[in-house]
Amino acid sequence: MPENLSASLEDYIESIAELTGSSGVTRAADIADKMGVSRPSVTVALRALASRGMVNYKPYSTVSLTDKGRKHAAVVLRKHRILSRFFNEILGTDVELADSAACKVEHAIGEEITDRLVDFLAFIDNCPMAAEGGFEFNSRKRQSFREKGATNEKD
Amino acid sequence: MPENLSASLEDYIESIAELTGSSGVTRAADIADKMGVSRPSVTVALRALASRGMVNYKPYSTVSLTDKGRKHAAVVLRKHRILSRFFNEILGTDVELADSAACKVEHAIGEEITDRLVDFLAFIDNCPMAAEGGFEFNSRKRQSFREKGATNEKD
DNA sequence: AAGTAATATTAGCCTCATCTAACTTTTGTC
DNA sequence: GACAAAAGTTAGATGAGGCTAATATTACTT
Repeated sequence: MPENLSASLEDYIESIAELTGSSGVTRAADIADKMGVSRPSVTVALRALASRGMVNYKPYSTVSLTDKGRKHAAVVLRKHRILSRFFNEILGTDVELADSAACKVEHAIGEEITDRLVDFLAFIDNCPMAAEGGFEFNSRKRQSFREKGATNEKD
Repeated sequence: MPENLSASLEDYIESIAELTGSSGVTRAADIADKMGVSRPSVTVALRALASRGMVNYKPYSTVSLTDKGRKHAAVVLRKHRILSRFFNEILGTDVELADSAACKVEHAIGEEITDRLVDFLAFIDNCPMAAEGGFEFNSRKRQSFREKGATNEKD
């Protein structure tokens, strides 16, 4: 029972977290549909997550996260959200690209980078200078730094 | 002969690019040493890269990049460098962490995100406001936005 | 309560990326 | 120029992650 999750297993636990709404429960078929993988792949992933104590799994039954699994999912989802916000709000990409890039990058950054990204976004949100005229790549103002002539030559 | 490179093959081509200095040539053993993998793994990777037209490879001989390989390496190295700078100069992590995070993230972002990151860094570099007192997470001034009270509560 | 539809698992196969051990080729040294 | 050392490759294994086809279980419907 190893402790660490591969990128793939992190994707599974993330999807499971999003699928278990009020009921706290989801099914293998829903996971397969959401992730675009086959049902047998889900079975294998579920066993791997169960062996790590991340999900409650019994064959032919519904699936739920354990406390440990919920905590792990929260870590991944936090990375996803901050990255998506950074790509969209700071870099000015559209929401879809921001989200799909976040999906990949979330498996590649650790806690320190994540924490600093969170601080950075909070700083921009609270920065009086960013709120005014001169520095407006503030929240929801897309592409603003690009419009200000960020590039050196062309334009 | 597929066209796309996996994260692993991108790492190989990146290392080869860094090892082929003035001579334009390197050896399998050097690649293995640099990357911390076994020599047979290098042989396999070299064959995969050769089949994609990225390296000049003959058994028992030296290795060099083709034009195509050099171009591909440049794309990856550009991502690496801009990410490393972002993590270090903007987020304020130490150089080692910035570099190791860049190593992983470089395989997860595409051209659009990279372009925007390049523009963003250029903007910060040229921003008069960032150069003065109020907004100094400018080049090489590490952790500056954190020192300014970026976090909301604690501190 | 029986039978069908839906859901899940097993079995068997594939690719990628890695490894160790054994073998081959090249290199360099006397 | 022969032979040992260094370098490279082949052979064979492993593990993760995915797939399809076939089988098993559960659930619904009448």
